[in-house]
Amino acid sequence: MIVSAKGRYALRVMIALAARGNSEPVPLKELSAEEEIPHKFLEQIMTELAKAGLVESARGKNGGYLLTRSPEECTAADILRVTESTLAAAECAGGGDCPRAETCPTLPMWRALDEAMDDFLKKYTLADLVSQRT
Amino acid sequence: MIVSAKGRYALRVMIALAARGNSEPVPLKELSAEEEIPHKFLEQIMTELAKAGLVESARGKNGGYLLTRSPEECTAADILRVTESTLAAAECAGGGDCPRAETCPTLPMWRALDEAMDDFLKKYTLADLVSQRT
DNA sequence: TATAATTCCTATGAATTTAGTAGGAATAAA
DNA sequence: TTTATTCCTACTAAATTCATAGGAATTATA
Repeated sequence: MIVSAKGRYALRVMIALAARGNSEPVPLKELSAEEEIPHKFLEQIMTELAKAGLVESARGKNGGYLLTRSPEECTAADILRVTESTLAAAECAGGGDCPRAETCPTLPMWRALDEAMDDFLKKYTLADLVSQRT
Repeated sequence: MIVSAKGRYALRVMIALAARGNSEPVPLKELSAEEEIPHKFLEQIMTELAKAGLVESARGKNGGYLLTRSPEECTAADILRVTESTLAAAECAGGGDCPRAETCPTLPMWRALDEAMDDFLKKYTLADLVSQRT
């Protein structure tokens, strides 16, 4: 966080997939057009989501992407953890590499914020988000 | 967020100032040495904090910086709002510039996350943070 | 078998942001 | 007048972000 364009795109695409039901693979071309996301950029994003196991791909003609889980079982946290290099509010919250870690008065706060954000994002499932669509 | 080095430095410096009491101006040189923050970089940060009214400066010999508020009345949110270009979790949460804003299924979530983060950061005062020091 | 539509793979690049660095002018105390 | 400080403006190296480019591999279908 700030969530990158990549993360925002990923979330939107996953919502779009969820909204389609999961009957047949949706080609990247359609997702790209609907959501107005650059085709080649979205390609990279889908690859990451596929590697993480959130979508599966069907290659060749009539190919495309499908969700691997039901929309009720996939949260915003799941998705953003894939695309964002870190969800940590502050760098220091994750790493043990800071020499000040032992005594830093701010570290507990960063850790707590991290947890609060993760808890927040876990509450939003794709099913919730699809129902927001108008 | 992710909070930049600038923001983390700013928070630490403000805690250091609070820990000193507020009897006489603390020169940047000392803050820089204590907190191991590059002198010239910290200079820029103090300028921003001063412009925002969180510290006041005394120029000339024996000069330095002082808090303008009591540590109980200055929160992490106050400080980070100054140094971070935005505290928004996602860009779109702030701006009215996104053409999708009207119907975007993710916008309400970003807005809510924003508010949750702000509420979280408002709970930490400098007084709280100073008491974390060991 | 040929064709068309798709994903997969690897590389490159422009713009922006971040985290500093540099030099000196202005100010004020002693 | 010296010394210690803040103030002001500009520059820069590195990393990150947001893509773009070209073609290879795969699969359905006519």
